[in-house]
Amino acid sequence: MHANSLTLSQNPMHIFDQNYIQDPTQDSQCKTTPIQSQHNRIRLPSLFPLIARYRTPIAGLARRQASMARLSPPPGHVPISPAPHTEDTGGHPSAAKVRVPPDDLGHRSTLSETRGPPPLLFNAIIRGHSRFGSPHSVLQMFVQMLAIGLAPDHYTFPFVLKASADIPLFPLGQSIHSLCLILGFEGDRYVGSSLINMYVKCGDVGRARKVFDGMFLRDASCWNALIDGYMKTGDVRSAEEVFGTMRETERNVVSWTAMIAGYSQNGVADRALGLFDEFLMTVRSGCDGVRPNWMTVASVLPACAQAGALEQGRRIHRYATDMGLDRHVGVQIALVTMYAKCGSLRDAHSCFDRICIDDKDVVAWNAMITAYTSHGMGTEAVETFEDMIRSRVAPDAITFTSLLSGCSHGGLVDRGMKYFESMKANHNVEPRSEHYACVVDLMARAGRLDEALGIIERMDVEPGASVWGALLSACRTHRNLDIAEIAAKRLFMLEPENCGNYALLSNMYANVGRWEEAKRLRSLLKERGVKKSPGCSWIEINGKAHAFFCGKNDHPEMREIYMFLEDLPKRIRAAGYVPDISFVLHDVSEEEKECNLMTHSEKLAVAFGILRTRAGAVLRVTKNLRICGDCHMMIKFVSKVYEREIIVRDVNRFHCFKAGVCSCRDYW
DNA sequence: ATAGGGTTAG
Repeated sequence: MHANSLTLSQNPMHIFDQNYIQDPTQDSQCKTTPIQSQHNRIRLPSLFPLIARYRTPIAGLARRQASMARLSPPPGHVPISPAPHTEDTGGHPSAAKVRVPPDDLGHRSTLSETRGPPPLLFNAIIRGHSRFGSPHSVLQMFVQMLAIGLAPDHYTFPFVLKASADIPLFPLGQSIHSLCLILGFEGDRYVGSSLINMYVKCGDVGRARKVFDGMFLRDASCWNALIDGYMKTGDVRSAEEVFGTMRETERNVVSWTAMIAGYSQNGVADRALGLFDEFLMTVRSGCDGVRPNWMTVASVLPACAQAGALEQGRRIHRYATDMGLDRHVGVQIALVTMYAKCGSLRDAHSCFDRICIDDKDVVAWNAMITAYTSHGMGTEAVETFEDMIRSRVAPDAITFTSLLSGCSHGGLVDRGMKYFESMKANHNVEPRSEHYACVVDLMARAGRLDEALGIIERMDVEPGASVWGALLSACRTHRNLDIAEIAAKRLFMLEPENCGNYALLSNMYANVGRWEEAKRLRSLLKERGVKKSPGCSWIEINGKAHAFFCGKNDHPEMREIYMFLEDLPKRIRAAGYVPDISFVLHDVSEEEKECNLMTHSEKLAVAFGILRTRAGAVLRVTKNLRICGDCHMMIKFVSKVYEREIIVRDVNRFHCFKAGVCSCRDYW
């Protein structure tokens, strides 16, 4: 072991925690150190002792020289490296000049003395692994490169950083960063944006920002990587700030797309759509060739899907067709999902059919299976799955969550159980907590609560909140308070902030007249400061969305709506409607309770739709939460009495009300 | 050769 191989504290550039350099007493030979990654255990030869070898006065000198050269190449400076310094790369030190200290066997290796592949060849191999292999294989090659004493250059780092961003393990990325600093590549724009991206993927935007702030030459990639970083952490405002700081000429397609995608993913659908339009405006006014590409379209479509904005979605579909962007499978898949989530299964299916057979990958099939599942069409979901298997596309974990949940909603209990068992056995997909949630849901919905509980007890992975949540929700339907208490107890620990669980159990107590316990839960809810997220529903009429909030009456036509709703119970009671007051949380008198129910946002939206559209028109309502049981019942009667088809999309699925029945067969 | 997209769960 070299005494000088860990001069960390003397290195003015270090921003690293010493702990990340592993056991300095270990020899610097390639040792295998297990690294815990999120899903599987991987074994990588430890990078740390290897990197430590570069941490020497010689290497440090090379770094400083490199830094100087990059900042101000001396007049008449003739680079020794084979590749002349160019403007574009900023003049990097040649790998050949970085001398690496001898390893334990006394081999002193520099490029000139090392026989074997030159770094150029290593870079090519690493690029190949980056493209076609796994992040692990990239790192393996990188380790080999270091092990024979070759110094990576500014071409090597972007791939290696991308690989460590994909893993993503903070200490791994950080130690590679440290090597970047030692070798003097921190100023490179490619390396810089890769570093930003790596820290973002490791979940540390703060460090990403630090790298960004420390760069003197920033190109669009650095800005874009930072925008993406803020969006991924849900910090929409900071992302907006960064985007706003960029000059208009600096923004490229990626900047716009990162913003639009970020809005979509953070549930700000209206801003995603707004920015997309703004983008189109700049295209029309400017002539700099920055225009939406297929990724931009694929990023804005989820916003339409989320908002249930069918008309907007159609408009963007037309735009994509006009621009020739609809031939890309990414756009086609996004279209399937958009149409499905906007309630038009027919359009979803025709988009799916138009995907050419070679392009139908697992994601495409998943989109179609999910489309059927969300519409409660279990049989069709199963058929689509079988088609998928026949066309030899291997299903993944997502395929099975969709398929199983489709079976569950479609009441296909035995079929679902069979698929669950075949997951591991025939398709080599390991069941995870969410798959257990689906089969627990499957059993529990069918009223087989004890069996469902048995499944949970025999699980070989830790049951997550969704597993217990499925059980609790079914307990309500089947009025089993004993098992509900077991499930709720777990849920209160697993997700104390979720108000739905408290509400559900409280209502169940109230239903059987155990008021004290119901009250206790409600005060617990208050005590923990759990906020009920406000119910909101919206309906698109003539391409314009009208939003309604539970209990709020700021809509200009609220008077009319309330008059309609006041009259409604009388009309539909004749058809057999009895309000179910157990869906009200508050402690109020019976009459008041009924009144509270009447302010539910989905009722307001449906009423507005009936009032504002011609007789017989289909109503499409979207709700941010799960539909309330009383509303569900009431809308069934409305569909019968007013002879309307009413499609309500709640947070889980679609409910198509027609002639007094719902497509979910009351499995909601 | 860097950055961006599409599928999921009561």
